[in-house]
Amino acid sequence: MLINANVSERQQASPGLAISTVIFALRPSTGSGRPTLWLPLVRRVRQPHLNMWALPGGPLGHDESLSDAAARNLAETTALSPRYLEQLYAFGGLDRSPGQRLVSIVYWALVQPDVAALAQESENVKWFRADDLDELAFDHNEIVNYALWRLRNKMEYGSIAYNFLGSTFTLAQVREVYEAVLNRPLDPANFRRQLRAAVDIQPTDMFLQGGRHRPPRLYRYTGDDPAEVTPDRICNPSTIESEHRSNP
Amino acid sequence: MLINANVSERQQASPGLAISTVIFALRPSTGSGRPTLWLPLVRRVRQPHLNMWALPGGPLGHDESLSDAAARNLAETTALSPRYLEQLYAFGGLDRSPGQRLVSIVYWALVQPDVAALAQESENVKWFRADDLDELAFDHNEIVNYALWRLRNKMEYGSIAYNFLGSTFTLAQVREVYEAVLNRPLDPANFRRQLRAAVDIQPTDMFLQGGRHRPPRLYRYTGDDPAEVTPDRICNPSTIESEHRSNP
DNA sequence: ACAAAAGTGTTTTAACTACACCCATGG
DNA sequence: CCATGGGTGTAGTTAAAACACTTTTGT
Repeated sequence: MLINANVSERQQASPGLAISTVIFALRPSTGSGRPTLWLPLVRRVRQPHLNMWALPGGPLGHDESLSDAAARNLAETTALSPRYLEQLYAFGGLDRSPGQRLVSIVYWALVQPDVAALAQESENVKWFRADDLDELAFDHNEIVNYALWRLRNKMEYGSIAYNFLGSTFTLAQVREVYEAVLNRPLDPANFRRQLRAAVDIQPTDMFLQGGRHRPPRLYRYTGDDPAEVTPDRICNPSTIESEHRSNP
Repeated sequence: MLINANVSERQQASPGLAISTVIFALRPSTGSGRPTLWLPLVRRVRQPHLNMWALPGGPLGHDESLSDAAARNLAETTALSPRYLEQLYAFGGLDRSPGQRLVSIVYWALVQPDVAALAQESENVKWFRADDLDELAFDHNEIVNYALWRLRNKMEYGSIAYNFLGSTFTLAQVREVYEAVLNRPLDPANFRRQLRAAVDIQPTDMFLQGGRHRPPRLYRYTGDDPAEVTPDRICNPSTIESEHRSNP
């Protein structure tokens, strides 16, 4: 047992602390070729839950911020850097981890995987479809479900879809992102109008060539690209967008 | 220094962990008598930030969940139990606390103060108006600002206003809550219609007597009273309400 | 009777839905 | 020329805002 003498406010007596990250990316589904939601998991190489799949994560370094640790999770498992990163929730139930008490601060990230990143797969790192996951280690199923809910919720009012895409994109590609995440078809005509009504997207004078039909115009996202979302960003002057909907 | 030998995944090397709680209540303002937003703060009785006002908080007990600790913060400083309790954010910046690295998981609560609770004030516990706070200890100004933003944001789509009120209330009282929190007047006619359109509120056959004018009908909140809001509550079947708006 | 809040009705505006229709390109 | 997705127009529906109006009480 640890004995902490003379420690002010005895915070050192607290349970262990870890940072985990739910990483979302869009990949063409093996069947239809349409984009679908995927996330990378890592295989447990020790007890508890040896050999089960789990979210990338680990202890918080003394010299890194919470989001730094999350970005490190991401870099270590996928060699990608986050296009979007936001804190999800702190999970601290008593029975999350057999044996030891553990509090996990979980982030969620959107990335745009390139070929190199996908080749990163190995025996202990693998991408899964976000929709039908097997049983994961710890309470990670619950965590992923909540992250999925947040992603879908945020997709409905925020401008995060662009983080799945490159610097230029067609409106149909944006719609594909929405349809993949929300799992429902959207009216192309109305969707286009809603996007164009949004301020932070601008047409370029380029068109996507090589398609089978009329070449669609390419657009560019002009809002600032917030890689990381923090409370001060949320309630401060510049970002005039009015947050999330749907807690009970 | 601590020496941790043979500790799996070395989470014990992590920074200290504390739970703090932003507690909101409505009190009649000293001037106009209209309700305004208040919150209780505690005076620091040790370094750092000795004598400055701070959010109620403390270390997480080994045998309590995160929300248990938050409810304990609340009980210890105000002797009240939460009508509404939700996790706000985990703050973990490197320089939050001079000297030692500290991660704070912050909750926010709504309570309905009774006379006994307000008498609870002492040399080291005091209620302040949420709008004009002096400089607080640590990063607690930033935390309160974010909590305020969340409260206001959630007030605009969710059904949390009732947690400031008793079991029966007039529609005008609900409007006063909204006006106090959002700091802007609302049209009584339209506000009434919006409330009555909401499912979770039902008229009683009672009227509030003793007013200076026509006695208004009393209503009752019939939605379930979720004292605590957790991720599984949010994304699960029963609660069909569609979350928050406005992250960047 | 009058003041003031409780409560109702009506008009206008904005936003979204559904869907018909035209346009441009590869085959 | 035709199939197909890109892109535009338009009518119907719904929700909210603005505000005039009636009702009911205490004084």
